[in-house]
Order: sequence, then C-alpha cells, then structure tokens
Amino acid sequence: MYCGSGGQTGQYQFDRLTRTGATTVGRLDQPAWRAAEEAATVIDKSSGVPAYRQVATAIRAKIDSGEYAPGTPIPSERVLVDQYGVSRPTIRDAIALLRQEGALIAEHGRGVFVRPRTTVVRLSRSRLSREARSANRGAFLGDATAGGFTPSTTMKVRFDPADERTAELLGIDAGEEVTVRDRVMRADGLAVMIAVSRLPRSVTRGTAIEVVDTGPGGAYARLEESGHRLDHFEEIVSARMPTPEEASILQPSSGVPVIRVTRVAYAADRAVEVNDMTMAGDRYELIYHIPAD
Amino acid sequence: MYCGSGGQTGQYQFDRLTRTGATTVGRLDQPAWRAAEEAATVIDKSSGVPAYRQVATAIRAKIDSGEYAPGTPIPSERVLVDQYGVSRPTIRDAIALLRQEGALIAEHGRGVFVRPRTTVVRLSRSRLSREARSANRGAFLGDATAGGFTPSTTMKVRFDPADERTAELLGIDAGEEVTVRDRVMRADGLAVMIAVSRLPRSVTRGTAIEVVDTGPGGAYARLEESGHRLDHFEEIVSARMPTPEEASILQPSSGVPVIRVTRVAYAADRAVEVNDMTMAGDRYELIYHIPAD
DNA sequence: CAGTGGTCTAGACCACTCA
DNA sequence: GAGTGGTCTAGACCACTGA
Repeated sequence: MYCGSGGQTGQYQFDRLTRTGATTVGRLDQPAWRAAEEAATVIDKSSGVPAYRQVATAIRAKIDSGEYAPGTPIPSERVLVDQYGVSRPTIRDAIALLRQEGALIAEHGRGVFVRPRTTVVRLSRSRLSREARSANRGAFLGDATAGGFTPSTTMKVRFDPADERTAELLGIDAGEEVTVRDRVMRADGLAVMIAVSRLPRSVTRGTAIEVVDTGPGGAYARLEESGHRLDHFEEIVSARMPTPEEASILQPSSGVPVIRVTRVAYAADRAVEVNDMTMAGDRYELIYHIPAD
Repeated sequence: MYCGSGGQTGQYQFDRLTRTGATTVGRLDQPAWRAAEEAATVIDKSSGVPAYRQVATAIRAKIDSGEYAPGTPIPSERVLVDQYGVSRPTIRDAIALLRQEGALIAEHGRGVFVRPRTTVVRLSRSRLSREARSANRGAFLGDATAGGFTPSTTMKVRFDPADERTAELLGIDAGEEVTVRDRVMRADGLAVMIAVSRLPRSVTRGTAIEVVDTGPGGAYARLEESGHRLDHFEEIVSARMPTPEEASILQPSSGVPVIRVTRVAYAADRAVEVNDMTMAGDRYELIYHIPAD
C-alpha cells in the first residue's frame, strides 16, 4: 500500500545532491581500448603472485589510467583469455575480485562495465530540528522534487512484541507490544532506503502513528502533540555487507556495502522511537554537525 | 616512527567497549556437526536456482540455526562435495558467496570458520567538546587501557601541495602547501584505524602541529593556542569496500567494508583541518548525538 | 543469430597448518 | 605426511542481450 505526501517526516533531508558523474552506460560509448588494440600485459607465472591477481592489477591500472573509462565495457572474458594467456576461470576470478571492490559491474549478456560514478545523496542531520521538522512536509518526499527524482514510498504498519534489542533501546520489557512502521523509499522506482520504525504501543495508542498516514508533520509531530516533547536523537552508524533480503530490496551493485543507521528518539525522560534505516552505501553520505563546545 | 601518548587528541573516544562474543577460533571447539554426521541437504538441479546458491543457503541456514557455531570450522570443501553431490568449484562458489557476506572466514591450511562475533567499539562524538578535549590525554591512547587492549600508534608528518578535494574542503587554493599528519592506530598490534589529517601550512607554521609529538591536548589544543578557536566540526560518513592498500593495512576479513569518516574542523571563519579516517566496518560503530532543537 | 556473462565439471598441483 | 584451502586448466552447456 502506498501513502501520500503527508506521511513522511523526521527523515533524512536531501541537503545537497551531487552528481559526480553522468556517463551513460555502454551502448553509446566507444571503449577506448577498441581503437588501440593494445598489447597484452604479460603475466609472470613464476613471480609467486597468483595469475588472477596480476590480471586484476592490470585491469585496475587501466581503469585508473582512464583507458577503461567509467560506464564503458571492458573486453569480453574470452578476449581477455587471449590477451593474458590464462584460462577463463582465471579471468573470471580477476573480474570477481574487481567486482567485489566495486570497480566493475557485470551485466548478463551485455558485458562487464567499469562502474559509472554514481549520484551521491548527502543526508544532512541539521534539519532534524523542531523548526525544520514542522516547516517541511516530509523530508524524503519534500526534497525529492528539488533533487530531480520522482519519490514513492511503500508503508506498512503492524504491531509486534518487542524483541530483546528493541526493548533495551526503548527501555521497555521484551515482549511488550510495539507499533512497527515499515517503510521502503524509492527514487524513480528504485529502492534507496529501508526504514523500520518501532515505538512502544503505550506511546502511540490513540494517535495517528498507528495508521499509515500520520498527517502533517508526521509521526514526530503526533508524538509531541500527545505530550512526548522530543529532547534529542542518538544515531548509531555502522556498515556491513547486505543480507540477501536487503540485497533483493535495495539491489545494490555487487560489492557495495549498506550503511546502517539506528536512530533513537528521546523525549525528556524516555526513549520513544527506534528507527532502523538501511541504505545502499554507494548512494549515500551522511553529514553530522558537531559543535565545538 | 612512533610517537608517545601526548600526540593524540580530538580523535574518537572509546565511549564503550562491547564484547559481543568471546569464542576462540577453531582448534579447541568441537564442531557440533561432527557428532551429528548429518544428512546432506538435497540440491534440486531442476529448480532453476543455481546449485552454488542452494548450497550457500543450506550452509547459511545451519549457521543461523546454530548447528555451525561461531568460531568453529564448517566441514572441509571435499566433505561438502560428498555431502551435496556437486563439484569442488561449485562448493567454493558457495563458500565465496558466504565469505563475501561476511558469514565465513577461510584460513589457508586450517579450514573455513563461521565468523566469530567481533568486539565492536562504539565511538561517541559527545566528547569532541572543548572540555573533554582538554580533560583527556588523547582519545585513542587514553581509553585504550579502559578497553583492555594495548594501543600503539604510527605517525608520520609530511608537507604536500593540496589536492583539489582538500583545497575545496579547506577553502584554499589547490597546490597550496598543507601539513599532512598520517597515522595508523593499532589495538594489540592490529591496525584498527587509518587517519590522515591535513591542515593549511599557513595555519600550522611555527606550531608543534608540524612535528610528530604535538604535546598535551594535541593538535586541536595547539590550534586554539595559535588563535584558531574551534567553532564546530562536520563529519561526512560513508562506506565502501576497502582498496587493496587499505586492506593490506587494516587486514579486514574478506567481505567487510570500511567506514570512511571525513571530519572538517572549523574555526570561527574558516576550515582549519580535514581529517580522513578509515576503519574496519566490523569493528566500529559511530554514535552521534543530535539535539531536538 | 552471434556474442555475452553465468554455471558447472573433473580433474591437477601448490602452499599452508598441524600433529 | 595427511588434510586443508588456493590456484588453475580445458572444456561444456545455459540464459540473456541486442542487432
């Protein structure tokens, strides 16, 4: 089910959108190496360095030098077999290594491409302030038009017993009922963020937080209306490789980690929300502002 | 060259050290599967799901269920070949997938182990404040003893022309000379963080910032003494897979991303330092405190 | 349709670990 | 020296893309 523009708030702000590269992938670009018909880099089998690593190093050098340009295909595996004089599995090992590093992207039936520089979205935390929260109509949907992409959001609400971690973060007993707001944010149809928000049911009962559309100002506004004036937020940031489930939703290029942010919102005397956000690591940067005193 | 305890400050604080697991690897533990001599999970070759993925799913399930416990070895590749009735390369593909997810760790000549739960260090930003900076003797070395590990630091100082990115962040011209403080922090001999700090030479000239040992309170104290009172910091957080160079220093387990933090320190009217920090993603969590208004 | 990457086999030999 | 993972070969067939 989809929710309208009123349902979002207190999310990250699209503070600035940086397009660090705008290369179209493949089909139109002429790879530079096709003109050059270059000599193969020689693989030294007695050097002790595995052949597939030597091949990877050679390809990496050509990417760095610009001979293989972002967005263009590298020679096919069978061509590389001839160029380097090793078997196809060895070539594939080299490519696998570079894919793991995030330098190459394989597309079945099309070719292997130098990863195009991606559009990086910078999320600033400065606008989590009360004024900013009330002023804008919801971070994700609000700034989307400015960023030039079409936003959409899938939202589900359910009620679950709190697991151990949630209970600890919220300062409640495990098993106590929590309201779970499960969200997938998309830009131009592509999932860019998963956000799972959990609040004690004792806090949300009788408020619009228990339905999909929380109304203007979003969940945080409803919290403050119902007597839970927000005092501060805490964010825990970590990074890891995506689980298969996350990978199926976010579809990150292979070799790209996810950034995990757990935000805990505190009212004066208690934690009122824990929000677990997962985003593709190559599409986001988080910006934090820290006063010197 | 090594520097003493006086040279560190303004770095992350070891706010809390969480040992989430203390399993010894391998040799002493009896893997549970050895007792059970389990029946092989059947691979359905007509399902359309690649065999190596089916094997990976089966192994992942055994890890999740606890049948393969953290720190213990899984059956050898040749044994798995028999169990699942596929070739060794196929088994290796399955293991490669799980290594990429960070679930397994291979050790040459010893076996493949379920990744032990690692010690996570939580870095809180709350103590970047002026009082905290002057109160403690340097974050990394100071809190190390509390965390129960032996810290060491390698530090080099050099002077370079500013590259384009540094120049933009510092608000100077590209090519202008900057003081580069290059640091590797180790816990019990293991590198856990790389930090490269760059300051305009015009700011550091004549101060202890240009030598390895900056003295009590560290570089930030010297900055404030020389008239650059710090106003605020900005941190940009991102995640990606390590470059080969980073991997050789940090030696993260395969399949573990690095967390990248770029901190810019601002005096009243100008940026005075940009500090690029790189840490192994499985060993760190960053904590940020954000006021509600 | 030809060309691409994806999957898989049945071997081989090497480097490393540990009893 | 036995067992482990690491590397490598020379094939095979499949699924997908695009002219």
